[in-house]
Amino acid sequence: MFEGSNIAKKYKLKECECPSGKMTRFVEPCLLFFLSQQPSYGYELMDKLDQFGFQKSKPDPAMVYRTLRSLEKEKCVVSKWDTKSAGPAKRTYELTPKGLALLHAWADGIGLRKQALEKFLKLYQERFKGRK
Amino acid sequence: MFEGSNIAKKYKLKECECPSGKMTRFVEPCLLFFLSQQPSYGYELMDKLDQFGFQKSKPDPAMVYRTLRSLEKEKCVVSKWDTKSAGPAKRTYELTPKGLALLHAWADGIGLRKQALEKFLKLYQERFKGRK
DNA sequence: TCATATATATGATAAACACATATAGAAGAT
DNA sequence: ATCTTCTATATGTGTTTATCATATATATGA
Repeated sequence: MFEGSNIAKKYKLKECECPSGKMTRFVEPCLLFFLSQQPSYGYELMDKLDQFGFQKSKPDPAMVYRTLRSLEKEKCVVSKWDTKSAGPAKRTYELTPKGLALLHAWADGIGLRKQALEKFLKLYQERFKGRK
Repeated sequence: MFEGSNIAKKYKLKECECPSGKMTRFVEPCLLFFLSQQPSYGYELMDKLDQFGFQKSKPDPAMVYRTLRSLEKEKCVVSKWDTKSAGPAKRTYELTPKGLALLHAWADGIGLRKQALEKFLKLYQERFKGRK
């Protein structure tokens, strides 16, 4: 668990900096995860976010770009311009160790949140089995 | 599913009025569910919310009271004062048919959300199994 | 060269949430 | 009696998040 873990202390994450009690800012852990796989840039990350079933097929660019910048401000990612590859210049992001720690924190929180949703659904289904 | 269901049309719920793409407003479906079990009032409902693992043991009273009033404005619940039972007067709420429809809508949405969280966790665990 | 796709960014507004505080009746303690 | 605590509802304010609109600029294909 995240609680009391030393990874949190090492990177000075408050317990818990991921507000997974709510589901808000779910784009943040998704971005962190994608960046844990490989460096990428905003426009590409936006596409990848689709697979997590956000209500709109494309999540708002504003969300993505601002989240990335905010993560950089917190030193969870670092960026540099890529002017070499095709198309307009891309700002490519890489995950930092602190960013990885934050991802782990998110994963813990999301696990808890999943349990809460499951509990809700269990009670709901018990109450309404069959007869909606 | 909620999409295109006639229950949604009957009660003029937009598809989908429950913003379950995000986890925001999770108190709302919880309140609707508790009221589907039996009429209740704010202070009591606040206690029951504990069991869904909100980060704080007691969810903010402001949230609960304002959510209940907003649900009443939308005709999803109706309230009346209970001055008879012990203690200060309670505003007791009852679920309406529209409120029940909204609860069903939420349940659908929360199911989808659970899937998204599961997908995240699955990918996360594949990526980091064992070696955090 | 004109439209479209790629790519990043920000201003303005709206929604959601958190924190503080106010009010007041009931119940129990001293 | 009155003082404190518990129950109960309510709102004002500020902050954080999210949405909507729009701006800019390069590259690509028709």
